[in-house]
Amino acid sequence: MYKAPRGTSDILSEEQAYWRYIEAKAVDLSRLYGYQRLDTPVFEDAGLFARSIGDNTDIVTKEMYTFEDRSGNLLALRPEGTAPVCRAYLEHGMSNLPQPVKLYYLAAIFRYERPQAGRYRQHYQFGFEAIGESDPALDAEVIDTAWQFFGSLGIKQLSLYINSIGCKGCRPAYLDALKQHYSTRTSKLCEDCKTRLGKNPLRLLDCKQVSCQDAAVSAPKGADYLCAECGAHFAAVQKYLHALNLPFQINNRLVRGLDYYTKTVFEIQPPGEGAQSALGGGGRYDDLIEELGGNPTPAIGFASGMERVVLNLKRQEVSVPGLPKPDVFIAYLGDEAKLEAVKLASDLRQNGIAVALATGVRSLKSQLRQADSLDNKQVVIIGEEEIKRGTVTLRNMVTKEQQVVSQAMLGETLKQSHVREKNG
RNA sequence: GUGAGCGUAGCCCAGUGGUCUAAGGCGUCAGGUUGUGGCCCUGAAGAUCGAGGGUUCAAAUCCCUCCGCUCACCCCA
Repeated sequence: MYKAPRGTSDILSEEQAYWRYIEAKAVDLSRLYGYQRLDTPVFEDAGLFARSIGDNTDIVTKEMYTFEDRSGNLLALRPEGTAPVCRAYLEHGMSNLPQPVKLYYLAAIFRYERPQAGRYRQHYQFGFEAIGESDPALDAEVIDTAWQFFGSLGIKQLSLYINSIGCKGCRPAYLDALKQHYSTRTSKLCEDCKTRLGKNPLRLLDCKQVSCQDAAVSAPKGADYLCAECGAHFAAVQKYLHALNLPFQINNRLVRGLDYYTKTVFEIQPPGEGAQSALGGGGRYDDLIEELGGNPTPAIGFASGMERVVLNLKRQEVSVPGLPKPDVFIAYLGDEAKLEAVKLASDLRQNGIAVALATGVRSLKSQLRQADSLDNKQVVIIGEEEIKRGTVTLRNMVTKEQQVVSQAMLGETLKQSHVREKNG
């Protein structure tokens, strides 16, 4: 038997209610904040990701699904959403549009990782990017958008962490200071951190090992190394966040895993522990567009993992709207009635009424059981008597009331009761 | 990539060497008379006990290998 590949899963109908709910909120939020949808290909030139995410990041070195197609092009399943959006921005000359250009996506993301709670090899992200504007008010707006997204979903007790990791001008000095600080106490560091020291010193700050945390407490703080511009930018972002009443906390150990981030970074976390805590995260990437061959263009974005959102909706027992059900179930008795039922079902459907039609040869009892298990509120019964008179029997499964309705009037009657149900 | 736990019908699971020709519950299907559901009752279908190898007179049960799932590390959404 074939199985879905490791780290992937089918989203079955019981789950779909959550997904539709999240998508609807995402689409509505995008409308409110002025984002247009952008769908990019599932695969891209592998180089796009190596260039943008960073050659030495885990994503590029060991997590990408890279493959050669039949003409020898080196492609990769997208391991994140921002780079493709930037590529599209450049490819379609969007720098000629009024800035910022605001785009959102709901897309599958692929990373070859060991699966665990909230982490998959194929997962979906809702993300949005605002490109072409450096105003710190935009940082605050993007953070607000992310915050409102979770708020509108009904997920509570979230934490919002922000930090500034500086720009290419001031960050090197900070990294040097960090390296210097840690290199005098390598004996106390865990093995992972020893390699991190050479590869990505920022990561040392959020290591969970006790001895490493001791070293982190006394480590130089990023805020002290920000240049005048980055410092002012960060201060302004906070000013706007205050104005928006967002309950943010500065976390000077907040570091993001992708190389392209500059200045503002932020993350939203659900309550409780659990390894994959981030529900979503984002930040500024002021150098990325230029790195991809465009003019210097500031930008900021955010992405959240849909599976983690679903997980948290379930944990917090948020009730989501159910999936649509048939408006009516049609049961029939005998071959002649079945023929009428088939025609009737088609007519009703063409009138916009969702119909579940009994199948096969079943007793009326069995058909009603089926209707009940499908949670149908209305059942049409058609048998010999009804055919003779050109009528149907309409049974309300909740009240058990039955009425005889002419076949011609059935559609209208059903629509009316549908409206009543909605209003009632 | 590292570590730990686990793999018995669609789902939840009992069974820890012979009584297993594998139990129960949910779900599915049928029936409980002639055209009426939800409760209840009866019955049926559904399992190469994750795969392969080994130990043994005998393996779902013990051992090995592999695969998969779950959780954690790493990393990230």
